[in-house]
Amino acid sequence: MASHHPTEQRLTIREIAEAAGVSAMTVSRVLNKRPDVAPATRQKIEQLVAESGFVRSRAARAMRKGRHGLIDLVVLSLDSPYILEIIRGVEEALEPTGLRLVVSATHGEDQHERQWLAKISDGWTDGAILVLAQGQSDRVQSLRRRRTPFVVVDHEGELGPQVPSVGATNWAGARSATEYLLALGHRRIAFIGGSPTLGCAQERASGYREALKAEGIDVDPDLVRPGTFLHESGYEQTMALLDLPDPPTAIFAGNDTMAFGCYSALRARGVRVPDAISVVGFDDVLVAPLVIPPLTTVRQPLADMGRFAVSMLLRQIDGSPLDALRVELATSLVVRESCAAPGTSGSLQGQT
Amino acid sequence: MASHHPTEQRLTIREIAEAAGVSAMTVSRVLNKRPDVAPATRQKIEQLVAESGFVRSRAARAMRKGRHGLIDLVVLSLDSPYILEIIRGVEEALEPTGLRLVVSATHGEDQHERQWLAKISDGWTDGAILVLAQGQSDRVQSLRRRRTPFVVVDHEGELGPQVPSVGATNWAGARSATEYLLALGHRRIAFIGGSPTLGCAQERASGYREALKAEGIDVDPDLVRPGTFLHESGYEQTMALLDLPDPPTAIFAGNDTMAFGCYSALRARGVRVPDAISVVGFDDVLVAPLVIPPLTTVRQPLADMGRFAVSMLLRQIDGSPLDALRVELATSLVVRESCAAPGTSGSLQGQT
DNA sequence: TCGTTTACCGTTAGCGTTAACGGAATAGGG
DNA sequence: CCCTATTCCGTTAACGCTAACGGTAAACGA
Repeated sequence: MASHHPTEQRLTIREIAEAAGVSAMTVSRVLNKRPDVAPATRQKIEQLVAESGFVRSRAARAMRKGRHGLIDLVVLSLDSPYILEIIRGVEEALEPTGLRLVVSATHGEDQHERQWLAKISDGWTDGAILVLAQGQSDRVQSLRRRRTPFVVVDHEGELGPQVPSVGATNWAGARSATEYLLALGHRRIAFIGGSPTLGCAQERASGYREALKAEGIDVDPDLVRPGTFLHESGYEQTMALLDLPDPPTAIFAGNDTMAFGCYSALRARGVRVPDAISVVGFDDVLVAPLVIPPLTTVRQPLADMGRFAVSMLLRQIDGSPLDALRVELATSLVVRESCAAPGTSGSLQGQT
Repeated sequence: MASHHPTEQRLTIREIAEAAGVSAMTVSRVLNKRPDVAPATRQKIEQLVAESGFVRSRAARAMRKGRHGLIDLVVLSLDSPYILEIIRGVEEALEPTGLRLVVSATHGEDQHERQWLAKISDGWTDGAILVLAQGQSDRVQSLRRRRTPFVVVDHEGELGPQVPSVGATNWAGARSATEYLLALGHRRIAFIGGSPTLGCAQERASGYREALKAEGIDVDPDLVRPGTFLHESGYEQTMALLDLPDPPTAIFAGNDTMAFGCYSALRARGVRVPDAISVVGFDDVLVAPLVIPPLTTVRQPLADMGRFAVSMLLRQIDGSPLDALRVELATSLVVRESCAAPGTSGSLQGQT
C-alpha cells in the first residue's frame, strides 16, 4: 500500500508568498531573518507562516546552500554510560548553533558492508565527531580525502597528531590516582588495564607505572592485569588478583565499569571495600557517586570533551584555523569513599 | 575568513556521465540499480564511480523524492541512563533502514523561546519519536497538524489514546514488585513516587496500592512519599522514612535512580540492605546489576520500546495502518539481592 | 530642481537528481 | 522485406529554495 497522497502536498514558500501577495523571495528573506524587509510585510508573512504551519524544505535549502545543518556523531556503541556523557556535551554545544545532531553507532567494525564511512560520506552532513576504537585509521584518512571536517574524541592512537582530536590527560590522571594510593600507604597496587590497542589505555598504564617508579617501587607483573574495559573483565581479574599468594591492598581499574566489576568480585569473596581493599576507577560516570561505597575515581570531563570537539569542528567548518590539533583536557582525582589506608582490617576476610 | 573553495566542487552525476560518455540519466539508473542498462555500460559507470569516489548528493535526491531519510528523537534531557537505553533501541531499529537518527533535547520546558517544536519544524524530518514530560499536548497537536508522523514513548498522560504511543505495563510491574515484597513477608512497604504529573508515575503508584489492597493491607499515608525520579529525592524520602516512629521494612522506589538514593541514605544511617531493609527499583538500568547489593527491580524494556516506536513510525511513514495506537510492552520483575524477608536482623541498626 | 542614496521587493537562474516520456537500435516473427 | 516487441539510452522538466542582480520608489542632499 504505497502512499499516494496527491492532496497532501506540503506547503511551499511560493504558496505563502501568493497568500501574502508578495514574491517567494520576500518570504525567503523573512524566513532567513534578513533585514531588508519592511516591518509590516515581515509581520504579515510571519503570521501567515505561523497560521499555516509552514516549514521550509530542508532538502531544497541544503541543495541551494551546500550545507545541511547536520553534524554526525559516530560512536562505537551505545552500550556504555560513558558515551552518554559525550553525547550530552555535544548536544549542548550544538544547541545554540542551530545545527542538528545525527547519532549513529558502528556496532563494532566487523560489519564491513555498511561501513560507517558510507553513512557520513554520502554528502549529508557538514562534519563529523568520531568516538572510535582502534584500527580506523584508513577510514579516517579517506574521510580527510573527502575534505569532510571531523574531530576525533578520546583517541589519538595510530592516527598520529595530524588529525584534530580531543582527549583527556590520561597519563596524569592515572599517575595521580596511583600517587594517592601510595600516599595512603599502599605498596601492592594492582592495575587492571583497558583494551591495549586503545591509546588512552596505554597512557593510563604508563601513568600507573611511572608513579610506582617515582616511589622506587618495582612493578610486580602479577599485579598488572589485562582488561577490556568491560564489567566482566574487572570481575575476573579481581578474582585472579585475590587468588595471588600475595594479593594487592589496592586495585586501580582502568575505568569505572571495571571498578564496578571489582566491587562485585570483592563482594562475592566477602572482601570489604575500602577496609580490606581500596578501589579506584577512571571516568567518573554518572553512577560513580551512587554505588556503595561511592567510588573514588579519576574524573574525565567527557561532556566538556564533547563540547570542545564541537567547537573545533565548527572552526573547521567555517575555515578558521585551529589553535591546536590535539587538545587534552585535564583529569582530576575525585576522592570518595572507596579507598583507605591498607591494613585497617588485618586480613582479606570480611563478612557476608 | 569565509570558506571559498572554488576548486572544492563536489563531483556531480553529470561529470561521471561525461567521463563515461553517457547521459546523466544513465548514471542515475546505474546508481539506483535499475535493470534497463546494458551490462557493459553499467560496469563502466560503476568502475568510474568507484575510482572517483563519487557520492551523489543526498540533498538533491531528497528534494526530488520528497523524503530526507531523517528521524527526529526528541528527549527531555540526556542526563539519565534511562534515556540511553531508548536511544540504543531506536538506533538499532533504524540502522537497517538507512534512516538517520537526529537527537535533540528540550532541556526542560522552561525554555519557551527555542521550543523543541521549532527545532523539528525548521526543515522537516520524515518523522519524530518523542520522549517527553507532561504539558506538551499543545505542541503534539501542532505536530499532528503538520502531518508529521510521530510516536510518543513512555507517556500517554493527557494526550489521550489518540496519539500513537509506546509504553510499558507500569501498573502491572509495580503490582508484581509489591506482591513480591508481600510474599517475602513485608507488611510495612513504603513507596517513593515519581513526578506525579507523569502518567507512568501514577500507574506505578496505583499498582502499588492495588497490591496492598488485594492483601487486605491499608495504605499508610506516611509510607507513600512524593518523589521526582531523581537521586536526591530517593535519599531525602528514605531519610524521612527512617525517622518515622514505625519505619518500613521495605522500600519500593519509583525508579532505579531513586533506589540508588535509598541505598545512599540507608548506608549513611548504617542500615544494611537487604538485611534490615529491602529495596526495589523500577527500570532496570544498565548499572542496576552492578551496584551492591545488586538491585532487585522491575525491568522496563526500554530498548525494545525504542525499537517498537521505530516500527510504528515506519508504518505511519509509508502509510500502513497501525495495529494499535497504544502499545504497552511487558515489564518483569528481576530478582537480585536487595530484598530479603523482614526481621532477619532484629532492628534497623547495622554497622558502619 | 535633479541626482543620489537607501529601503524594499521582484526576476532569473540554477543547485543535483530523477520521473516521465520519447526515440533509436536491435531482435524476432511473419 | 516490413512490422512489432524489446532493449537501451537521451531529453525535458521539474522538486523548493535562494544568490545575484535589477528595478522601483521614497528619502535625502545640494
